[in-house]
Amino acid sequence: MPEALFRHFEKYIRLSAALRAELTARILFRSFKKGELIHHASYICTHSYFIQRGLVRVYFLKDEKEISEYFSCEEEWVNSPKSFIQQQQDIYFIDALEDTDTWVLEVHDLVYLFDHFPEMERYARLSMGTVFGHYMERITSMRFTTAREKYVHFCRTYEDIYHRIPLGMIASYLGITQETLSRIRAER
Amino acid sequence: MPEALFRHFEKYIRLSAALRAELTARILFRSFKKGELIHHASYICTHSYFIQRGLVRVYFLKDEKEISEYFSCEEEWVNSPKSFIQQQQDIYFIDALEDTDTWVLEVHDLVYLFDHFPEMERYARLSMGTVFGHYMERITSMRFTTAREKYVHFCRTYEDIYHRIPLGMIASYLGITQETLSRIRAER
DNA sequence: CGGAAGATTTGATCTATATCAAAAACTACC
DNA sequence: GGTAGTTTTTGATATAGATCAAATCTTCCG
Repeated sequence: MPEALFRHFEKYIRLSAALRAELTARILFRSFKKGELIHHASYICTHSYFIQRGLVRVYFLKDEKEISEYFSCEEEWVNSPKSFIQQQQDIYFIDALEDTDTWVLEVHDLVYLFDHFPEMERYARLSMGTVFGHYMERITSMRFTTAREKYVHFCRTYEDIYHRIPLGMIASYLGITQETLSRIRAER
Repeated sequence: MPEALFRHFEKYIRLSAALRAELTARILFRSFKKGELIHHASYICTHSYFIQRGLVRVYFLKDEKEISEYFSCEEEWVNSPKSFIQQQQDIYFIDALEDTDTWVLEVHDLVYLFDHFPEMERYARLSMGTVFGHYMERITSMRFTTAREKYVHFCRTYEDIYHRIPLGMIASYLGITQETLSRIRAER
């Protein structure tokens, strides 16, 4: 039973027994091992993953290199946003940085829930607001001029997970080289 | 009658006569002259503006300077997002870069509409998806390494409005100096 | 229409960070 | 538990773009 997921929903809406039952019927549990690929960019993203335990990375390739787009951890949904919403291909890969347990919902099940439970629409609107906040924060951080400012802001924003992410992935997230980030960390 | 606004809604949902009437009753028309301030950061943002004609800038102050956050034009809603959604202060100012005509909705009227018209929830969810796309695009663009790449991407993304925005404001949007942007423009 | 304020361009340095290269420190798996 | 592979650190240079300064070019209002 996806208790953690129910608790997450109830931050935004009251879950009726009927909705609870439909969710339970349509959601699947799935685990990923550290390093395992969750979504490959050559496919359309048809599943959304609610992370119960673990840490994942959304990234894309530029000049053969993996560039981190963002990181998601416990109590968050992760998918390839544009691909999932518009059901078209996009550039993002998703992999697990730690052993990760998820609850998985297929896009057509989600559509069914939207069509039959108006409160799901409200949930989506409100929780999107939260995600929105993250994006604004991200944009803010990107405009910090110096590499040090960016890194300090990153550590403040991801206080709970920054020490679980390899240095090189943080560097690509911040748009700086790993050498520079290493030097920044060294000085203190 | 806010015909342009109705058309916008109908991209996402069918507007019932009842919802149409409520919208009409609650929305106000307001014009702003070029250079006029639409929202000041010292206030909580209680209104959302649907732009019928014109161009506005959302910006904030850093070290006395105005930094452009983004630009909005025809057929888009503009407000100070976090301030409007969470009804708390935030750093953003909004002003008109051209003479601008808007339809204005107060936050408590919007809440009323959400509470009485479930299709408004759906509208919000779907249209937020669009805005989301813009943000993703924005983040992508910010990670382009060179100033030239950023500018080229900006021109492609804002093809219809980039020539309506002063150079200095574009530079601050891109996080580069106006001297650098001027030099980039010169070479061709 | 003319002049002042603002916006853009041009020029001459300076510096933070990229790049290239190699050593050192981890990690993990057979 | 040792060794191959990965990740991080350290070092030496190169460079894009910042900064400072001043000259033009626009705009707009009295």
